Amino acid sequence: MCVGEEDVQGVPCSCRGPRHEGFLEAWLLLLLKGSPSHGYELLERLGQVTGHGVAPDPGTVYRNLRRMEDEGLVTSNWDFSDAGPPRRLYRLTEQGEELLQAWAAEVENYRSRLDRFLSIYSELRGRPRA
Amino acid sequence: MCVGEEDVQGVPCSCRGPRHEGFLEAWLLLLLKGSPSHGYELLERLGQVTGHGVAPDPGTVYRNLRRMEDEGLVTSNWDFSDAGPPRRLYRLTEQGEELLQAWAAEVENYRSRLDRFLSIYSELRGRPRA
DNA sequence: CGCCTGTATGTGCACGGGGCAGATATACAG
DNA sequence: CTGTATATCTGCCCCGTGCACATACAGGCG
Repeated sequence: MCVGEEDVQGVPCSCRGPRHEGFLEAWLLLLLKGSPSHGYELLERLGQVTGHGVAPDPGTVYRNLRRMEDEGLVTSNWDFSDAGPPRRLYRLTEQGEELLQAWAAEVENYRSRLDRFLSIYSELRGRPRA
Repeated sequence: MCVGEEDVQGVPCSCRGPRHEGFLEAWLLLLLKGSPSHGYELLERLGQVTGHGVAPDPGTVYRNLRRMEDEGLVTSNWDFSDAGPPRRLYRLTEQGEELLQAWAAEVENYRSRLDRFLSIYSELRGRPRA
């Protein structure tokens, strides 16, 4: 929430909840399905692809990747090939791919709930308060 | 997440994040826009309307309503009219209505992000891991 | 050389929403 | 009198996230 949009009618943005909405793991799995990558790059890709320009917190991303490795969703290898500090290259595992599929189903359910919200809202909108 | 759906392909449901996804306040505002109501009833309506049969935690709902009253989003009056324990009748305020509008915009943004997720997923799906 | 910037990874701390468990009270049915 | 449905509320804890900060490597510049 509160992803940089202006306030609406002077009501300060609600600003509750995480900016990446509990789907950070899902996004990471998705991006890694696209191609193996390291944390810093994922950070940048996340900022673009998720729609709002705001990149998530680096610490959170790195922590998530580590946890996901512990859980067998991804594997990592140090990459010293290019100049600059070494990077940890992450790859999706079979398990990670399966979880991504589960996430996709979850996201669809989630979206249909949001649709329901919006359809109810559009029904009610404009009516005087009861 | 993990709203009672079965596991997908043996992968245990991710189960991270709140069941009502950080939109509890939005749902409460929306339902109250529909008609004034009390906590217990909102609890039941939430369980039906949000799509998954699972009702949110009562404590969480009551606490949210109280907070929302403190913030001027709703007002409450005790209702002794019917039999049984007294209930606290909540009504949406002008402020609450404005915030609901802001929430609706937020939900739309949110949904478009989920759309983006799903469209990327459907592009990638089926491809072998890189 | 020293300094700054950009790349890249990581830790400690604190906040805040929400789930879980349980307390309380009223009415009514058996 | 005990149990069940209705109705509200509190305490406690978990967990994900954001923020601030630390670390390290490489290259450019005066």
